[in-house]
Amino acid sequence: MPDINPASGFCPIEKAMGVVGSRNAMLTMREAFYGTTRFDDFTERVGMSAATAAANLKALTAAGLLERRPYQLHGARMRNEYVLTAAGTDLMPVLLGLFDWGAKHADGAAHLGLRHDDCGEAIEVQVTCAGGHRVRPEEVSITLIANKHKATGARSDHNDR
Amino acid sequence: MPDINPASGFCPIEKAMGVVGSRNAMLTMREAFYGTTRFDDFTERVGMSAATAAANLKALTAAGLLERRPYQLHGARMRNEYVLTAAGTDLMPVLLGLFDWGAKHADGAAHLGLRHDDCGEAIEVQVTCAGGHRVRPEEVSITLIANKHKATGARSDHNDR
DNA sequence: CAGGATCCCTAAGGATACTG
DNA sequence: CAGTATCCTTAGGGATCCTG
Repeated sequence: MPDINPASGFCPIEKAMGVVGSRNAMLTMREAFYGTTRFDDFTERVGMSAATAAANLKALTAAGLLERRPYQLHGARMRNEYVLTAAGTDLMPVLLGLFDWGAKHADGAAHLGLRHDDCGEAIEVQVTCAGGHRVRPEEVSITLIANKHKATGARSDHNDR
Repeated sequence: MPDINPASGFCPIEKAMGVVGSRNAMLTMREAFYGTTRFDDFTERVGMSAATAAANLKALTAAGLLERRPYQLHGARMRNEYVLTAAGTDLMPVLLGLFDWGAKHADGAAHLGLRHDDCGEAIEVQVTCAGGHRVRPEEVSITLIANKHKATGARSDHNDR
């Protein structure tokens, strides 16, 4: 039932939150990212009911983040697996960003870290620009990428982004 | 009412979602990031009721993402403003990641982009490691950062992260 | 194993009215 | 302006039972 919220407005953040804005949807994506593909595994590892798992997998598939792919194992019964699409993979920075934030600001609990397989170094999510500069919070402007005219940055007078 | 979910489990992502896992909480952080500080501005720009604004600002303040700061303008009445803390600012990669994702996978709507003030280049959120390498989805491992023993990466056998 | 159907509970959130 | 209080609706999600 958690269909993708069609009322998500203009702001891209709002749109994204309409898709993965619930705990279970986001954790489902986490699992997909970790390599989980089967229904029951999603259900158990996320810690959700089968009904919720079905609803979320359906919604995420409809939204194009997951792909439902039927397959058979040598004559066995048919099964479905859910795999990340390119759009789903694009969510990685968000997942890792949340991970980083949660790990850094954890309340005492033993916490987890992310490491790069190849070199063992800690993983971090960085904000950069195409020019290669590290970007700080104050240095960001919003630009309208329209068809007609390309508006310039508008930090003030921003109604209903 | 949306108090910070205390039942957020072990996984940092889950914890983070307990704090900014709702549309309005995330959009409130977006506004704070954009520079909004006053109650009514949050209310209008996020598009939420005053009650919801109060609840979210209170919860985010309690969670340490925002700081409530009373101030006076030359003899005028006392007011409160809500400003980002360091923990709130740490959420920037998540916000921008969501922004990027939403803008890239927008359904036709005219979309927005983010630019670096200094050089005008497009902003992107990158996943890197401390070694300076660009990290791809398959190259990530989870490590337990405990006090006792430092466990090694555990991609398999991951119950209840 | 992979769900669908039903029932019920709780949390998020809007609307409206009121206050320092 | 910056909220609080009350009421009500909806969506997320658990539990249980059932099916191909």
